[in-house]
Amino acid sequence: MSENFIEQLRGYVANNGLKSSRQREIIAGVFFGCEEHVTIDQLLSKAREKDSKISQATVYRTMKLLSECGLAKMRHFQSGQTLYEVSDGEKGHHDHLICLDCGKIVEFVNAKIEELQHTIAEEHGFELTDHRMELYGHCADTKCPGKERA
Amino acid sequence: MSENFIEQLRGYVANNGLKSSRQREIIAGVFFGCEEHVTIDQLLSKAREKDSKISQATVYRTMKLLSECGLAKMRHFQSGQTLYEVSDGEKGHHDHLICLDCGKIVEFVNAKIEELQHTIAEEHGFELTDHRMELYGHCADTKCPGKERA
DNA sequence: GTCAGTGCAAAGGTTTTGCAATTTA
DNA sequence: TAAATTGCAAAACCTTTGCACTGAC
Repeated sequence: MSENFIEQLRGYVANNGLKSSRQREIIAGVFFGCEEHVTIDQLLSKAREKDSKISQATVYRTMKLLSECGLAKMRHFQSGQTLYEVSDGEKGHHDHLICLDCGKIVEFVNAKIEELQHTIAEEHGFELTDHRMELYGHCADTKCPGKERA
Repeated sequence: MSENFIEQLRGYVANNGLKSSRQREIIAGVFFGCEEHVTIDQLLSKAREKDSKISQATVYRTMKLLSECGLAKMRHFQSGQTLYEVSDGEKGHHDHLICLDCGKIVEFVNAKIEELQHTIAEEHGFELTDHRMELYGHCADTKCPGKERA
């Protein structure tokens, strides 16, 4: 499972003219093993269990990289500290756009909205477990019957 | 409208052994007149139009007070800066937070989400006409039956 | 050999705090 | 007068960056 993420990371690194490093592998390994939101400091101390010389800057740089390649999500809650979360994403976590004319359903995922939903839930003291969001409208498909009206 | 908020603030101040101050009234007045999220710096510069000697520290302290008494909401988005929002929620459109334990429904409004929804619809060539969003989770109410499980 | 990655320390940006002076009740 | 509030500057945070060095390709 964590293996899979590491492979994705390696692929990203290889395909983007980057180089691998021992420190990054350690940090990523630690991160992918985390269940919950983690802070930079938490990652740093866990990483230092495996290599005591890893610097905070490297953790920041690694997490930035993981965010860029979609393997980590950054969250800003009220603490002022950034929390990082493994972005498994594939739990059926998509939302829907529905055309009122032809019934076509488009699935989409939007990290920003997911993030905001968490923020909203938190502000109301909720522990979020699920959500549904549906957007209704008229699609742009020329074959859609709705277009005949226009 | 803004008047109402100011009264609430004064009540809170009076009931909590605090004292009033010209600066705080100015900052609160400016804040309650804001439609959108505002930063400390925006509040500061608007407040300084009325009293050029108001300090940033006072703005921070005032906004902290307003948050504590429920008149302002702090938001931490990706910018790293804290945004403050008047917590009225009376703009008509709202979405729902639903407690899976006690069925409690909390209404909320979020301009950013509304905005993102339009952006997403546009990206997919949809003309948005309506939407629904529901967040499901467990509320923080101690009287909520779900808490017995824990 | 070249260029990305690292560690360190310094710099940046935002928010909080200590303190003397001021203002309110 | 006692206590809260203020402005200022310093301190405290979190995060990013410059630089010389190391390590991967």
